[in-house]
Amino acid sequence: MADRRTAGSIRARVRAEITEEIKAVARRHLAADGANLSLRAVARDMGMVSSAVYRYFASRDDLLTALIIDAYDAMGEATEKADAAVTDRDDLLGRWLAVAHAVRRWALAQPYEYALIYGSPVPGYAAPQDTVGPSARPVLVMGRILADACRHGLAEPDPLHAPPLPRALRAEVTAIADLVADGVTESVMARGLIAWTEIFGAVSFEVFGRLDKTIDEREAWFDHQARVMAALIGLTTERGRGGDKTQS
Amino acid sequence: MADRRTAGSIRARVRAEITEEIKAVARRHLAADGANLSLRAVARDMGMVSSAVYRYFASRDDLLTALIIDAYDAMGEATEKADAAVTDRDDLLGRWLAVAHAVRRWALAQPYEYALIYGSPVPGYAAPQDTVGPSARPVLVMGRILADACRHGLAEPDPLHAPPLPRALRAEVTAIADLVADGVTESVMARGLIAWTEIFGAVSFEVFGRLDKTIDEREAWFDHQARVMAALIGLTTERGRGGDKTQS
DNA sequence: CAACGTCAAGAGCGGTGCTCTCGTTTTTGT
DNA sequence: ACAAAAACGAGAGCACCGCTCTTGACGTTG
Repeated sequence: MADRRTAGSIRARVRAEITEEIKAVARRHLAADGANLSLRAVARDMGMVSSAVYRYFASRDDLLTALIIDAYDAMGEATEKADAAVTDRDDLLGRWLAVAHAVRRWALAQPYEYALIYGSPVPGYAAPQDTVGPSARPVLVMGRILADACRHGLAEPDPLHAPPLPRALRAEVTAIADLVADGVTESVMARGLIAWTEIFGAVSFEVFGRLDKTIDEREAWFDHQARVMAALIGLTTERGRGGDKTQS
Repeated sequence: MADRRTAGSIRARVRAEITEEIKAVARRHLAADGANLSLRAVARDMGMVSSAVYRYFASRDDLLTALIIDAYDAMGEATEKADAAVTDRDDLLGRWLAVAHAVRRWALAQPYEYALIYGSPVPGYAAPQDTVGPSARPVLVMGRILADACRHGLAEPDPLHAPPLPRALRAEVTAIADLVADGVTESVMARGLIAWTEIFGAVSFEVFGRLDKTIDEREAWFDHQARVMAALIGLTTERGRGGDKTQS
């Protein structure tokens, strides 16, 4: 049935365009009024009656899911482009900083879409399987940086001499490494995950207003955090010059 | 007028009781149905009509704010108790781990209240001034640990040799230290804030389901993260034995 | 050309936050 | 002690919400 709809018929084309327009209007509403997206308001904005929207999305949650998938893809693309834009592929610190700043910039540019995918999950909503693919894209970018760092012999040994992981945990971390950063030891993978967690904690703090009367120099503060996390992983330029060619 | 209401009259007493009961019922609804707290449903549960609730809370947002303040206070008390329960006050690693695990435990026990205070802020809601006091309690606990660590000469030098903070940022970080961790250098304060950010990032990841098909050994993983962050700060027992007396 | 599938529209259901009015009860000031 | 004032619960009502169902018009396809 989906095949029929995506066929080349005129009707299918119009349908795809309207579907896309609904999402665009919904995104506008999201950016304006915050969450609590109203399907009726979206329909009104399009000159439609609310029930007509249900021809395109079975429910409000379905529309939300579509927006979530788009948001994941947009952030994934932002991080991938940021990584690809670093010409010196051996400047792993530069790549890490570029990706981290790309995450932050994307989140600040569309805070409500960021909240949709990294904030508190909406009450009854359970992420369907369609979201797992796009949601993995940013972490795959980090995985590639980690793998390249390991290939170049950076990232070892652990600069903080952290205690070894418990047995069961080692297996799980290794499994993650096999998925997103092939050939990376569990020590590096664990530090990468910690750095990843800190980056998203920092972005969430800033986007959700927890820095409000506390830190004004937000970009500098985020840059510092990203650099400390890079040091935790052991990232540096190949020649150890300590890159400062981050775009900001 | 608030003075009148909190006077010893019978009416004031019953008013306080009903106010507290409304909050309790609302908390139950929050735990059951997740967010999207319905004032009408709460009123129904209490055998009241919805308009009667407005005698006690001017709006749904006001009720939310009361719940938020209570949640901040509850988490603050949990962290304070966890810190106080460590008898060896020089076991700074143990105190840090106790506080970190207390944050996580509290968040997992009441995930929707955690989402209320550390998740994406609700759309039109702006945190009133009443929330800043209670919201500072947990970070004050960390501040005391940081200050004690500095007094004992731990926490310096920076084990990762992070680059120095930019001028403007140094002033802001120092200002934070003056508020929550008197006598702490900006290097230590910065590392403390980074550790704090990572801890809350980790808790948010777990509470919001981002570890779902990834990591099952959650307590062990969190403990590892907390220990790595402790190492970043430079925390250890006074005698450098590296405490492993965390409660778990 | 006729049958089918798709579409927008409208009415309607039960739910929501919130306001207003109306008696009743309790507190307060004299 | 008694009247004025304040607080209270109940109910009706407004505008909005997500969602369902039906109806009539339209394009597509056999």
